[in-house]
Amino acid sequence: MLDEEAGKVPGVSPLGGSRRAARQPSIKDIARLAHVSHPTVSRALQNSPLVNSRTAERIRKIAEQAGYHASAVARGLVTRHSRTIGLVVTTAADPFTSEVFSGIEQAAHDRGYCVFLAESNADPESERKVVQTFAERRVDGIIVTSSRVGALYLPLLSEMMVPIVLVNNQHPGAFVHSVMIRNQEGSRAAANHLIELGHRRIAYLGDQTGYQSDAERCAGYREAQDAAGIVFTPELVVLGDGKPEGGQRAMDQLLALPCPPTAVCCYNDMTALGAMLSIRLHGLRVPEDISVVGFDDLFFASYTQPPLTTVRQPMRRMGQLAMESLFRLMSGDASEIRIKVEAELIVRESTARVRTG
Amino acid sequence: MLDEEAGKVPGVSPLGGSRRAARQPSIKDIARLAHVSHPTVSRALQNSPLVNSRTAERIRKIAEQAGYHASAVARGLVTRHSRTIGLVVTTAADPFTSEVFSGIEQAAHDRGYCVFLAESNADPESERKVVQTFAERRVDGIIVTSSRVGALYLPLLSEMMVPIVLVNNQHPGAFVHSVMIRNQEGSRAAANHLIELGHRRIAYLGDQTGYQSDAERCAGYREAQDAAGIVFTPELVVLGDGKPEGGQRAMDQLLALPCPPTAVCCYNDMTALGAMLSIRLHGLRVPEDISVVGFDDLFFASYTQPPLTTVRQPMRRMGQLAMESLFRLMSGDASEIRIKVEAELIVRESTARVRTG
DNA sequence: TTGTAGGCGTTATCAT
DNA sequence: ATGATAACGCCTACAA
Repeated sequence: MLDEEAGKVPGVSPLGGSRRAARQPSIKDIARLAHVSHPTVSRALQNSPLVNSRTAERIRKIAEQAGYHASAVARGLVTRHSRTIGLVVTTAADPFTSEVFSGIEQAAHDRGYCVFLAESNADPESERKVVQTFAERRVDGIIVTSSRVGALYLPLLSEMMVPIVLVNNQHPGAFVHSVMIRNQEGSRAAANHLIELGHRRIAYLGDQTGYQSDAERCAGYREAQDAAGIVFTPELVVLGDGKPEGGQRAMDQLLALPCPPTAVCCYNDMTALGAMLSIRLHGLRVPEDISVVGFDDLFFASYTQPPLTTVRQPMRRMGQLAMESLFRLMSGDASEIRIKVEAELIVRESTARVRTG
Repeated sequence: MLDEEAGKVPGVSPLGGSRRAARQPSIKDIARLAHVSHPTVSRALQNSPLVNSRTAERIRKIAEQAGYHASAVARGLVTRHSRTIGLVVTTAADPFTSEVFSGIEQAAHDRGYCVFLAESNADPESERKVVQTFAERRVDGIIVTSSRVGALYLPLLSEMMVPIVLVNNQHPGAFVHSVMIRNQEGSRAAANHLIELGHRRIAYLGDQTGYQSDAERCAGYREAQDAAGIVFTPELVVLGDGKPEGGQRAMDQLLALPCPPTAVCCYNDMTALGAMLSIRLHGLRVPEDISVVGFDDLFFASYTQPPLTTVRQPMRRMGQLAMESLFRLMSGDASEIRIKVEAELIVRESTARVRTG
């Protein structure tokens, strides 16, 4: 034993020779340089009160000079948590998703956590792989946002035994913890706004069926009309895909109707973008001929022509809330978290009083 | 020794009792269940030919049932690589950045890599922390995109001894590997397009100074004018901030000029969004009164009113290229990588022949 | 074809 | 205040 130690004294190629690619220095390298044991180095670097403050300072300086960075992977092995969370999204290339991510990342970063961001592309097989990967990486928690994932990988997810928070997801009922926007109230406010402007023939341009947010927003739209005594017209509800292309196609359908609507509630701002293009291409004007309302209040909503009336979701805030909820759960709090955030109607210039006559 | 082993025979609380929170099963748990040694389990799960295929199959089934997921953190400790890369961005809530990310993520995912996405918020201290974090997490490589980071954390970065690839970054000269758009050529094409439409008084609405992409795009703008014999007018070059707000303010400046431009080259599409709003608010029309060109071809460029003429960057592709380059470097290839991708002028309806008289 | 024995770089638990 | 020692869960020799 003593012989082994002797073989490692400084000067005898402390990093194990030079034929291999240079390694990052380990805690033992620092210990050797500082002539202390590695636990002492560990303590010094964690500002433990159990070390002499002078030696602690000396060790820190040496570690700094050596460019030492404690390995989070080794630490994770013993502490059994990785200070890492996984975020599953359908696609990151989406203004809503990336705002939510930004909120999550900030909250995570503030507490020393790192975020794995993975796309599922709405493909079940890919989703399975993502969750599997997160399981292997031993993430401490998972956030899923804007996914249509339902029962698909729910069992896998629960088997991981880490807390999961959903943001605006389908079937949150099956999971325990979620952050959701008040879809129905927001959509109702939008429809009410149109009704107050005198509109009676209002369309709903939705997302694909089976998506819970879409169902709720459609419900809000219907609720407002019911309250105003407007009879529901099934042909005024059409389906898009949550993107401009789908919005454009669906609006084309509406404009092909014998009696087109005078106003449209869109599932989201992306859809509204396409709807407005369709309206222009048909030689009509927004809002003079048709009023348009979006949902989300993405960054471009103030810059469309005309600026888009929409229902604001506090996206970054929702991301932060999701992350903070996850912290609560990760620290052992077992209580159910179901946060509902308020949606706010933002009136701009894409809505106007209905044309009389 | 034998006593210790004897103490671990099945039936004697294999997971170490039930008073602690349930642990994820380890490779030893599976070995015990399958009545084999843990290396055999390891081999079976890696489809090693060194195991009897029947026992391998049996082991896999048991592992599956037990919900076993090999710990990537333990594996990383011994293999010395984490199959993880770090991506540093200024902010993720940006259409350019999120498209690039999407390309990176796909390429990474295809090869079993996970991506840490971290925001620097253009704050030097935050940038330092991000890199430090990546160092601790032992990422196998780093990609930095659209950051203004210069010499600030370069030393830290190089000390990590992992390959780094820059995407459209400032000062790529200091680093070895990069994926860049041909800024100057793209911008020159945009300016030429305006010149061909008869414009002589063309403005450049840039980003903040000191940003390399901005300098190159401005150079392309000047080059085209020089070639056309148009004398450079300093007051026609104004500064934005890469976002709509800055574009709007800068366009206000241009319109306050005694003799405003008849066309504007914008640093990017976000800037163009603000410029077009400013033009509208001044009671002018695009392109009848002023032609506008953007840069990037973000998703909304086809949906602005009028649709935006712009210079396309293949953003996802650039992300993929960056990731593939990183793979090359991570596998030991030491050759310098400097990829230049072509920019493509996309003519839509925000540009028109200059008004005669 | 399988099992045994080390070691990866930390933290935690004992001693001293 | 510090040091020795043992995990953590996996992989990779090497031995059988």
